[in-house]
Amino acid sequence: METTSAVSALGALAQEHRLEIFRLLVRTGAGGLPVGDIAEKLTIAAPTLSFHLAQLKHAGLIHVRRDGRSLIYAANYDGMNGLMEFLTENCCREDGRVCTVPLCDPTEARIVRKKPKMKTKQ
Amino acid sequence: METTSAVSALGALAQEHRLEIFRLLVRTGAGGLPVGDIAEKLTIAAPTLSFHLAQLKHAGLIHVRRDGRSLIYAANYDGMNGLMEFLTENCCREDGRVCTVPLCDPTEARIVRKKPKMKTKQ
DNA sequence: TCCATACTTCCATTATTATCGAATTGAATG
DNA sequence: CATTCAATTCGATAATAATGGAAGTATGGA
Repeated sequence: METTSAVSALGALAQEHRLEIFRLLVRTGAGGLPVGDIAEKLTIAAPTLSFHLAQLKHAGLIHVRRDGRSLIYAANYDGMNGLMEFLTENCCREDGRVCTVPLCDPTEARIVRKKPKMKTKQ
Repeated sequence: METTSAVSALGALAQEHRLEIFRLLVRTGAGGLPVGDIAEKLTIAAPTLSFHLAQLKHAGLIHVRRDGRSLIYAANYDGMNGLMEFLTENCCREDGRVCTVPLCDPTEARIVRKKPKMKTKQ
């Protein structure tokens, strides 16, 4: 992930409604939710919700699939992990620093940890 | 950290210049940098930079101290950690999920890990 | 094929954000 | 206390984002 896509992911999350939507989807898991359910749970007008979902999708934080008449939106955990990795990558770069990168996998319940190379200088 | 302050922290980082500024300060460490150095390294006009620094400060991601004529800005690692915690807290909530929270400490070079309670169901 | 459902796109309005020249504040120094 | 240096605040302009009513598109069923 480079700066540009980090900015767009951060921008996507930097809005009350969208952060709520994203958190709801993350909590909901891989199964996802149809737009109508999201609208109902968060009481957001349909066009507004559609707009925000498009933003989140464009930022790579969620994805859609169709199920009959419904469009089912679900969190994209890879997208989220990418962002976390980017932020922590830029933390802890200089000597004498240590940082774990959180990687979440809702389906397999495992920890994957990159960058375990801790050069504990200082 | 609640939603409101998460939104403001995410919003603060969701801008090319500010993300660059923040990354620069994170890389620089607790010592920080005077505004002039930041302006020079990133080639941002003084009033614009001042505006962005105020945003980051307001979001709790950086802090200032004065040294003579210069104002020295430095990353606030607690602020960053808080945001990471918030994001990962909302990830991995349902059963069958595991997630580490990254906490960075540039001065002491240690790993602090909250929420190691992995209920590996499923 | 006609209708209802489930969303999205269009469009206009309003609100917020970014940018930088010019003026200002605050601290050090002769 | 006048001057310089470092950075901020002011103010005007331009750009971007959020919102929701009305109209449009795709799907499934009578």
